[in-house]
Amino acid sequence: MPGQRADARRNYARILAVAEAEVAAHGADASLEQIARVAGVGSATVRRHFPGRRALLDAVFRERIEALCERARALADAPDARAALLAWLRALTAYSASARGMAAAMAPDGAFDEEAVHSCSAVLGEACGALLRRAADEGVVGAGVTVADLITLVTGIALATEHHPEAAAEADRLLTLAFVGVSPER
Amino acid sequence: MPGQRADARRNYARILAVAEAEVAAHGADASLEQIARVAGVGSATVRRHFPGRRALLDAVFRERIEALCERARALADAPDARAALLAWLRALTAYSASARGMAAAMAPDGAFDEEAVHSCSAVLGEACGALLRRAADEGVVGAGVTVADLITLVTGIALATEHHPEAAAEADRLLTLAFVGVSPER
DNA sequence: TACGATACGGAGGGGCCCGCCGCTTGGCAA
DNA sequence: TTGCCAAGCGGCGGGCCCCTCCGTATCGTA
Repeated sequence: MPGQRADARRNYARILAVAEAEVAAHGADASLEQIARVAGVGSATVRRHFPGRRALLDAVFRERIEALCERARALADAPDARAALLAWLRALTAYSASARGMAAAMAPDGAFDEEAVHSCSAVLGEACGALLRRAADEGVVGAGVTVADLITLVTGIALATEHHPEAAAEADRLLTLAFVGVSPER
Repeated sequence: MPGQRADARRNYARILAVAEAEVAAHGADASLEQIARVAGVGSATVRRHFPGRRALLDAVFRERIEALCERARALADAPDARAALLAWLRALTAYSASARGMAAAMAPDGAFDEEAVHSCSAVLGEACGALLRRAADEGVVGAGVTVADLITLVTGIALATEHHPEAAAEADRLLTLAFVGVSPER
C-alpha cells in the first residue's frame, strides 16, 4: 500500500467504487470489462489490482462485512444468547439478500480456498463463532452445529432467493423457518 | 412429436444424451457449443430444439424429477407423515447435491417463469404438496410453511454446498438441521 | 419420382476474459 | 530543477461463447 504509486492508488479507489455500483446493479457476475470502461481505465488495470473476479468481490464487500463483525461484537453480551444469535443471522441474511452478489462472494468457490481463507467467509466465521459458542453453552442449539453450517445455510438461502421479487422478505422468512425448524422434534 | 421429422427426433435424442453427460461433468453452465460439437450437430440445432439453457436443463433432469414424484406418491400414505416428508426432502436434497446443475435448474431464474411453471419446480411442488399437507394436518409443521419454502430451502442448500468436497453429506446435514431447527423453540 | 416443407449448419456479429508489450508517468536522487 | 528508471498503464489480439440469419440438404409425400 505505501510502496504504491499515487496513480495506482487512485485507480484502485476508482475501480472499487465503480465495481460496487456495478455489482449492486448486475450481481456477482457483472462484467469486468464494463467496470473498466465506466471507471475509465483499461481492462488490464482492473485485472492488475484484482486478480480474478473473486478478489474484486471480496474487496467490494469487505466494508459490509466489517460492519457485520462489529454488530456481532455488540451482540456478544446481550442478555439472551439465542436471540442474539438469531438477530445476527438475520442481519447477515438481510445484507446477503439485499446486496446482490454478496452471497456468491461468501460461498467458497471450488478454486483454491487456501488464499481466500482470510477473506469474507473466514472473517465472518470468527464473528459468528462467539455468538454460536455462547448459545451452545446455554444448550439452545444442537451440539453438532458449526459456524460453517450457519454461514452455509444463510448463503444458500440468499442464493436461492436472489431472483425472487421480494428477495429480502423471503430470505428472512426462510432463515426464521430454518432457525426454529420446519418440523421441530415433538 | 409425431409431426416431427425423423432426423429431428434423432438429433433431439443425441443432444439430450450429450447434454446429460456434459452437465454432469461441468455443472449447470456447461457450454452449449461444446454440447453441439460433441453431438456432431451445429450449435443452431441445439438452440432450435432447446430455446435457452434453461429448457435444456429442464429436459436433462426431467427423468430424475419424474422419479422423485414417484417417490412422493409412494410415501403418500406412509404411517408417519413427518417422517415421510423428511424422507422425501432428503431424497430431493440427495439428488440435487449429486447431480451437478440440478439445483440451478430448479431455482426460478429471473426471466419469465410463466413459461417454466410447467417445468421442474412446478412438478416437484405438486409432488411435495400432498406430503406437506398431510404433515400440516397432523400439526407437525408450522402453519405458514409452504411448498415453495421447502423447495427453495433445498435448492439453496444444494447451491451452497455444490463446491464442497463432501457435497452430498454436507447437504444432508444442513437439511436435517433446518428440518429440526437450528434452535427449536424452548 | 418429383416436389414442397422442414430441419440443418456454417458464417458473422457482439461480448467477455485473458496475456503480452511498447509506452507513459510518477517519485527519487543528483 | 532536472534526469532517470522502474512501476504502472492500456491497446491489441487470441480464444471461447452466445445468438441470429439464410442458403442448402434432406425427409415425407403425392
